[in-house]
Amino acid sequence: MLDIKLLRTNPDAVRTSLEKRHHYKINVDDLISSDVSVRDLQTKTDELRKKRNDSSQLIAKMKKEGQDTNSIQAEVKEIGETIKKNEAEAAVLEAKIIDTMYSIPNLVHESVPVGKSEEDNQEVRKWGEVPSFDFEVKTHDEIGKERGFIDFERAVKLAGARFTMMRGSGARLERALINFMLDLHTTEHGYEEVLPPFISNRETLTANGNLPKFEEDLFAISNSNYFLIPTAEVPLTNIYRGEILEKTDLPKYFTAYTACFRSEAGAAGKDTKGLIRVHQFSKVELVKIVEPENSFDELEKMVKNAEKVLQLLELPYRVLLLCSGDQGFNSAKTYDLEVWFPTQNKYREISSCSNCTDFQSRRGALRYKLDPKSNTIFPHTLNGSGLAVGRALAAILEVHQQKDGTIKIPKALQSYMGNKEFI
RNA sequence: GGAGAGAUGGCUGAGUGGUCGAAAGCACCUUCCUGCUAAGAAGACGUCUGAGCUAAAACUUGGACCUAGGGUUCAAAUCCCUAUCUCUCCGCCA
Repeated sequence: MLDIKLLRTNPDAVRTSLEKRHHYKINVDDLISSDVSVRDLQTKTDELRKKRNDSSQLIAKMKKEGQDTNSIQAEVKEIGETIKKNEAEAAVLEAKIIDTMYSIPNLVHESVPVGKSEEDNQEVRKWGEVPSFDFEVKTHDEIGKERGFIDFERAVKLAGARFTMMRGSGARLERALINFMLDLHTTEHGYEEVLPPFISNRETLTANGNLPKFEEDLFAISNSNYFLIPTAEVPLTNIYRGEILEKTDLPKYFTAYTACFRSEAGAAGKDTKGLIRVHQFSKVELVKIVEPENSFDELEKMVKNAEKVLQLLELPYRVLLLCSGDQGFNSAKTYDLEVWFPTQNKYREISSCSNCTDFQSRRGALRYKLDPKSNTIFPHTLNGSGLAVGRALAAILEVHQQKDGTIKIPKALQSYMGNKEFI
């Protein structure tokens, strides 16, 4: 959520940012006029409340002295009715304002290239050699089936389309990747490991920015008010929701493995084969809560942390700076990491690292203070995949496949795979 | 799932209709004092929000907030209803 004060003092900044994003139609003028009316109404209502409070005290005093209070009581009753009427009127306006405020995406940072679609994203750097093969390469789902690593058919029987089941060395490889990533981020990069609930409530999802706008992307649990989390970002950014931290508490670095659940509404026909787009996948997530002045430096560091995983897995990748039109709702600035898939002859997204500035902390009333007397400040939140495990596994199968059908295990992962060099 | 008890400021904890944004203690902060692994004195000390003033703060002033949402009343932390959460006992269970 943006600061409504920004809308009052500099509405053009909001308009410009919305234009850069292309996909959002918000009536800013309408919002501003609603805000003016609501404040007007509040001032009037506050004055009435003052009058009621004063009169009530007077009644108490008069009653003590045995005076008749009938007429003043009637008067206060009338004030009370007006207050109630004003409150109802204000509630309607406020609901409208909040509704609109919740649907305005974060401000686009000045360092983000302006563009319409993914074609306008900027390649920042590349790492690793794109491999060449002297045999016909197989897709990861072909390998998965042939080697018994992935049981697609029976997963469909158990759950449905877009579910997968890992088996044998495939299951172990997924577990190995999770452990490897968590160990790397906790021991080398300074993150605290967290194992959060895989289910969140409405408040948590609203603060993160998934609700109310993107409810159709979530799996809701029908007999409750719970949702399956689409990413560990949701619980991690909410750990301190509603709390006021001290400066010395920051920065916070969290990493968590969770399963992630996405309805993939609107993805019909896209990536229907393999592990690329499924309803449930494993991910190791990175989240930071930092002071505003550091947040863009922290974003660069987070991208490096995610890159390190790909480097140790010996997977060629590139880093993209997303353009304004391709960037997510919460984000002020986003880098995507894309890993090389030889059978598709292109790079595919495997991590997305974003600085959400104060957008989420404002929604979740997460604040901190420099000292006990200072004003409260909204910290900045960042999130990044470190990495999407299923996609990393798919990339390993494809990039490290051998002529004899085996898969070479990258050195960094071997100790997690029973010291095997090949599976 | 059944029965009961509870939810007050950073923490502990008073407060059963009016003078309560809320006693007291602890913690934090400032100042002073004594002195040395700490003690004492005084003051300040919540969040959100409207208006005024301001370059911006500070400040002044009003309102709201005692888990949340409704209700009763001239007036609610206090009475009523609902929800959520916590604790105890029973049941069930990895």
